[in-house]
Amino acid sequence: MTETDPAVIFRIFNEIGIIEQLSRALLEARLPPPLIAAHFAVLSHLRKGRDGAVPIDMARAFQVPKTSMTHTLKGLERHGYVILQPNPRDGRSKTVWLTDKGRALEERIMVALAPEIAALMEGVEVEKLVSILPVLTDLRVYLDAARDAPQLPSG
Amino acid sequence: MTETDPAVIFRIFNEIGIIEQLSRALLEARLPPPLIAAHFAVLSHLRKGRDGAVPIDMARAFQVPKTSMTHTLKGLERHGYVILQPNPRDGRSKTVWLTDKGRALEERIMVALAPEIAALMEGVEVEKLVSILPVLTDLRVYLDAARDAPQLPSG
DNA sequence: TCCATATAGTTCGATATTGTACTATATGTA
DNA sequence: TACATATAGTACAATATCGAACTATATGGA
Repeated sequence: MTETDPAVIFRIFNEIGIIEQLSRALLEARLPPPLIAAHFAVLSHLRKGRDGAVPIDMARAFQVPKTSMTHTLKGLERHGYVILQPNPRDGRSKTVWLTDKGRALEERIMVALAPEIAALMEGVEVEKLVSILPVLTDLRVYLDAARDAPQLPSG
Repeated sequence: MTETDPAVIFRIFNEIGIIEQLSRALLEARLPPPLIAAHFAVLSHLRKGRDGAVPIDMARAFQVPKTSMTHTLKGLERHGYVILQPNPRDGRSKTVWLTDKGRALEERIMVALAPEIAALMEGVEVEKLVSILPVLTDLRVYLDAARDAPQLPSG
């Protein structure tokens, strides 16, 4: 019988926005300047069995414009954390590879983050936290689909 | 008996980051250029019974540096959506007020957003969505507290 | 094969974000 | 009251973000 107040939706997005900012700040405090979260996201992606990924695919995975990805990769490359190579399967594109330095950095950061994660898992109720993951995923999938479906679904 | 995999925590932050980007893009598509989400956040805050708010308080509420708030307010002021006045209670600070134009814009955006919210509430399971709000709040509170408590709590 | 169209990446320019340093005002204490 | 310290806001500079326009390559159909 209870109608859900649309304001609840706004509050959810609000909390999500603030959590994003706080967690990003927390991560960036562990990164060697001038690296930021965008750089770490790439290193982490490549480490998760995706070494050799194509820039446009990473841009889509992170939901950022390809120009932003170009900029991020240029920064990582300049500091020797990744190298870009031609994509043998598509002359328009490239592939991105971790250097030893890049791999070492990613591992070092994960080690530095481990106690933070452990503390978090003591500070909040972990079961509840874990339980929201599928809901977040549903929400993300919905928003992703709604992105290019402007108003009415075609008939 | 089951140990929670720390990777779950990373995936939660990952989803949150993507949802933040998607929802921001969705909002900004409804804003008259050159306004962005940061501007709307201020208008919305002032409309929620906080007209006359002090810039530093909004910076804290949104977890952004005060220099960012200065910049955002300058943009809103330039386009006539807010006016800044001296704070009679503190000569160092100011108060921020919606103009009629600013109030009208905020209302217009909320109206434009209503069908988006309605569609979302049909596209995802609303009870589940509502149920994650308190968990998100707990997480936000934890991260906020952890922000300035570097390593060990001073036993 | 030829060509229209699509796609990957870059360049460029406008604006956003944020740390540092500064000014002005407030506050607490001797 | 006087002064040390804290706080609100701004100016500036470095970098990030991102849309528009461009180049190069790929793809699909006549």
